Formats: sequence, structure tokens, C-alpha cells
Amino acid sequence: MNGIRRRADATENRDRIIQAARRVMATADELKLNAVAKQAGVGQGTLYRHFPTRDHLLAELYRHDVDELVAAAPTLLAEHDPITALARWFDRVADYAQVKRGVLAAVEGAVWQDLSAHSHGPIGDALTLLLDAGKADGTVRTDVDARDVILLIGYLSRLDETEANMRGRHLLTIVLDGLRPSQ
Amino acid sequence: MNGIRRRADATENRDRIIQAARRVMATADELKLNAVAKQAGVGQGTLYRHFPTRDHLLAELYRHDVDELVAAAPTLLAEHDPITALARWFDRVADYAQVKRGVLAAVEGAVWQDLSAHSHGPIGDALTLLLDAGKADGTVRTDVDARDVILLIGYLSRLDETEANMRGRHLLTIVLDGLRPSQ
DNA sequence: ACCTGAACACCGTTCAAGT
DNA sequence: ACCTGAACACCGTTCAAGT
Repeated sequence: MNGIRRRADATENRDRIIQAARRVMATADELKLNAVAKQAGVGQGTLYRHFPTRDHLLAELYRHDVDELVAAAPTLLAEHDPITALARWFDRVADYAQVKRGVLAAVEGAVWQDLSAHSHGPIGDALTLLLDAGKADGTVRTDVDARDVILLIGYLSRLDETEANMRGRHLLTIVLDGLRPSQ
Repeated sequence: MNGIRRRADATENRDRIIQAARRVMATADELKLNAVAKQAGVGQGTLYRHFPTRDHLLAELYRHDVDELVAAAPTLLAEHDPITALARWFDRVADYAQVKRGVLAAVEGAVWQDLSAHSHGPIGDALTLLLDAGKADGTVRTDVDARDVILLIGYLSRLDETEANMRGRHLLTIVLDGLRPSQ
């Protein structure tokens, strides 16, 4: 996937940064870049060379999870009718949001980036797939797009653990109802 | 309303801080506390004496607007059926969000504070009033509360001006539909 | 009782020097 | 070609000294 030629030490440093970042995120709920560099045993400049922005680092950290989320969309569509598939997909997002709060930030960040580049990004594509199926089906209103949904479920990243348990899934139900055609 | 005895210079400084803060917010889209102190011509410590946290300052800055929002709820209810009143109230929130992005931050912040104190805060009370009327009426689902709605409309604070114009009100419609009883 | 502003703490970011 | 880490910039926050 990543055919970039790199010096061996560069590749190793990159890996060490990623692992250090995971360690930092696991303990605290924040990601101080200098702390990551220190943990990784590299200079701060090296971190910036590999990940020019915090979002780049987050995106890499959660690429695996984001990939799973993306891959789930067509699978769910094959197994359920569109609106159910969408509901199930929301469930997965809620799962990630609960266990790894950072996924949401990465999702939002990634979508932002790609929207400005006039593409939709992987998460956006997955959502578009689900929404389009629902629109064709008549179970999803036709005047919504992926970005709308990303915005609506963005509250997930602002809930603490207790509140996520109390309200997270319930609110997704409300959003889902809002996405149905009026009347 | 504020019966606290203060020295004359203290009162004056407080006012100067508030006005300086408004000026700063008007020009930039951010609120650097040291910049406010400088603009106001007071020491940083003075700012902290009057407003221990950034939220305290924001709350004061937008108290007038928040009061208007709160006062609008019963008025709207007297003039319209509950679900329409709620829709109109949303419109007002959207107005504020568009013109003064800070109102939303203040609203969210204020609600947070007061929730933890087991009261609901003025905005929460206004929303509860609207929701209760709708529930009694059968036009609002019974399993939602003010905090749910605050979370759902929180995206408003994350839109830039262009996107606010494109999606702000539209998304409120979707939220409103989600708040209706299912089926 | 209140104010001032130097000083500290903290973090992100850059860049000259080194390998 | 890549790395290091001192250094800078920036902001929030505190507190000793002053009125």
C-alpha cells in the first residue's frame, strides 16, 4: 500500500512513533506530541517529518479501525435492508467511540481534509454507500449526504464514558429517525 | 440581579474587561485571555479575579443573548403549537450560532456546569419547557430530554460560516424529525 | 480589598548542526 | 536523506509586591 522508499532507520522511527503514540493514548486521554517523541526516543523534528500535523498521526493511529468501519458498510448492506444496515453501522461507530475515543476525532479530521479536496474520503464513501441504498429504497430521505451524518453523530466525541453509556446509542436512534423520509 | 458589593474600581474593571472581550471577539474568532486583559488595560490577575475560568467570561459575554433565548421559549409556546414552537426556537439558536459563534459555546458550557449541580440551567429549563409541551401534545417522543437536544444541535458550533449557511438549518430539520414520535 | 505585571509552566513548531 | 534537540513562540495561570 505504501510504496515509498525510505531509509531503514526512517521506517523504524516511524514505527516507534506510532507505537509510542498508542502507549501515550492508552494511559492518558490526550496526545502531547513532545511526549510522543520522547517516549519514542526520537527528536521532535523527526515526529514532524513523519507526521506534519496531529491529524496525520491520528489518522495513522486509527487507520486500521477506520478501514474496518469502511469495510463493514458493503458487508452490512449485503446482509440487511438499507435502513437496518445503517443502524448497524451506527452501532459500530458507537462501539469505537466508546472504546477508543480517538477514532471519532480521526474520522472527523479525515473527512474534513478530503472534503476540501472535493473527494469524500473513505468514511464518507462508506456512508454515501449506505445512504444511497436507503434513498433508492425509500427508507432514507433524499436530502441528506454523508457530511450531514458525520456532523449529526459528532456529539459522540464529546461524551465522557458515563454519558456515552447513558445516551450514546439512544441518540443514534434519534438521528436515524431523523434520516427517515418525513411523514 | 448582582447584589455583590464591590469597590468602584473593581466594578469599572469588570466592565472594561467585558467590553474588551467583545471587541476581541468581534475582530478575531478566538478569545485570548491575555489579549483581553491588555485591551482592557488591566493586569492578567485582575481578569482572573473577576472571571476564574474562560467559561465564566463567555457566560457573561452572552448572558444577554442567552436570556433572550430563554425568554423566547414561553412566548413561542403561547403563540404556536409545541412542535412549531420548538422549530422556531431552533431557528433562533441557528441565528445566534451564525452571528455569534460564541453563544453556542456559552450555552454548552453553562448547561454542563449546571447539569453537574443537578439543576438544568436556564437553557436546559427553556428546552425542557418546550419538550414537555410537545410530549403532552404527542408531537415529541417521550424518551428525550434537554441534554439530548443540546448534544444533537452541538454541531452548530463546529460549522464555519459557509457551511452554516448551507447545512445549519437543514440539519435542525433533521433533528426535529428525529424528535418526533417514531411512526 | 483590589490591582499590577513579571515570571513560570506548558506545548507546539522550527531549524542549524550533525551523521 | 534523515535525525537531534536546543531554542523560539505562544498562552494560560500564579503570586509577590504595591496601592
